[in-house]
Amino acid sequence: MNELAILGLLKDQDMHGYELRKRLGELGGSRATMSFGSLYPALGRLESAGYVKAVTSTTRAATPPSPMSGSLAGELAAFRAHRRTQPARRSGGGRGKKVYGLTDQGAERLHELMVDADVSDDRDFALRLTFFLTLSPTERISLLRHRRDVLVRRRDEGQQVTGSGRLNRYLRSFLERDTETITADIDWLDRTIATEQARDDHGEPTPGDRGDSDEREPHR
Amino acid sequence: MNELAILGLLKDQDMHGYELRKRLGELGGSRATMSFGSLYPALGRLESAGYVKAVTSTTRAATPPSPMSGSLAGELAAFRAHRRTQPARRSGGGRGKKVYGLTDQGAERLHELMVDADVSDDRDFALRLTFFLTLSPTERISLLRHRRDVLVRRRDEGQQVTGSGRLNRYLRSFLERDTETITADIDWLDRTIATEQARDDHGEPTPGDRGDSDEREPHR
DNA sequence: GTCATCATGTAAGCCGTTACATGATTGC
DNA sequence: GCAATCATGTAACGGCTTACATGATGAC
Repeated sequence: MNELAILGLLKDQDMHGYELRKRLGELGGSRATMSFGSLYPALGRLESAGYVKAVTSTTRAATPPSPMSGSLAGELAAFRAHRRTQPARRSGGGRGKKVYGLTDQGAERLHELMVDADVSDDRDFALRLTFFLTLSPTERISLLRHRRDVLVRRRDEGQQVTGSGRLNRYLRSFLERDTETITADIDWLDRTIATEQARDDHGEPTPGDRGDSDEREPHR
Repeated sequence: MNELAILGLLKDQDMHGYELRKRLGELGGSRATMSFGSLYPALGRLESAGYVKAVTSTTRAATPPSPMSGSLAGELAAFRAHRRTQPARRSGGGRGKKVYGLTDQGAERLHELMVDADVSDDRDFALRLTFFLTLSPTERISLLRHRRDVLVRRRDEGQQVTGSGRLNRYLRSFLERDTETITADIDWLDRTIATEQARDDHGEPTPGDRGDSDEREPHR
C-alpha cells in the first residue's frame, strides 16, 4: 500500500522522502501516515526495482521545469558547488536531499496497482480515489463496481451476523449502525458510477494517460 | 489484535484453535478472519506467556462443566484411550484437538488490553465492543469517550483537508461522505454513552468481573 | 551559537501472510 | 475405501514499528 502511495504521489511531481510523508499526511490525515522506517526502505526497494529514480537537485523550486538530466555525477557536482564538500559519504548519516521521480516502468507499475481488482481494503480504496484521475473513465467504473460488490457482500455478512443472535447489545447496535453506513456508501458508489457513465458516454479524455484536466481545482 | 480476539473468545468458553478461527469469522465476517499461520503461533506465544493453557479433552461436549484438571498426563491418557496410540508425536503433523482455556493471568491480560486508551483503530474498537460486557459501566464509558475524541479529531482532520483545496473531485466527494459517516458515528457514541450513564447511575453489576447477565440474548 | 525542524537512513524485533505438510473424522 | 472437512502445525518471506544515529538549515 505504501508502494501505491509513493508512486501515485511521484506521478504528480518529483519529491524527496520527507516531502512524500508530509504530503501523504496532508491528504489522508493521521490514518495515512507512513513512518520513516518504512518509507525509506520502500523507496529503496522501488529504486532497485527501477520504478523510481533519484533526480537530486538541492536547490529549491516549486514544480521546476528542469529536464532532469539523470546524471548522478552531475547532480553531485551541483550539490558540492552549493554546499561545502562532504567527507565522501560515510556509513550512515545524512547528506543532501534525494529527490525521486517516477520512471516509465514506475508509471506502468502504478497503473497495475491502480486497476487491481481487489478493492476490499478500505484504506487502499481511499488511496486509489486519491489517484483516480490517472485512470480512464472505463477503468474507474470498473473499480467502483468492484467496490460496490465488496460492500454488498460486507453488508450481507453483517446482517447475517446481526440476525443470528448471540451478540451483546453493544456489538449488535454497532453492527446495525454499520449496516446503515455501508448502505449509504453503496448509494454513494451508485451515484458516482452514474456520473461516471454519463461522462463516459459523452466522450472525455478516455485513455489512462493524461486526464489531468481538473487535477488542480479552479481555485487559487 | 489477534491476542485480544483469542483471549476474549476464550474468556467466554474453552476452545481449540480451529474453533477460535471459526467463531471469529462468525462474529466479524471476512474482515476479522485470522489465518492459521498467525493463529497457531499466536496461541503458542500466549501459552508461553502463561495467558492460556491447554486443557485438551478429545471428546465432544457443548460447554462441558468439567472441572478441568490441568493434568497434561491425564488428558493424554484419555486421548490414547479414545483413539489408538499415535507414534510418539513426530516433527510436524496433527494429533488430537488442543483445547485452550484462559488462565487468571490471561484474564488480567485481557482486561489490560480491553481498557487500553488507544481506540484509534477501527477494527480493534469493533473487537472491544464484542467483549464489552467484560468491562464495568465506568470502564465502558471511558472507552466510548476516548473513541469519541478519536472520531472528532478524525472529522476535523478530514474537514481541514476538504477545505484546503488541491483534491480531485472523487476524493473530495468521498471525504464529504466520510465526514457524514463520522458525524453519525459520533452521534451513536453519544447515545450509547448516555444509555450507559443511566445504567451506571442506577447501579448495575459494577465490577468488571461478571456481567454475563445478558451475554446470551433471551432467544433460543 | 543554539534550537527547532528538515532530512535520510539503519537495526532489532514482531507479527502477519502464503504455502506447504501431515494426519484425524465423518459421511456416503 | 474415498472425499470433504476438521485440525494442527512449520517455513520462508516480507514489511511495518520503534528506536537510534547522524547531519543540514534556518530563525532568533
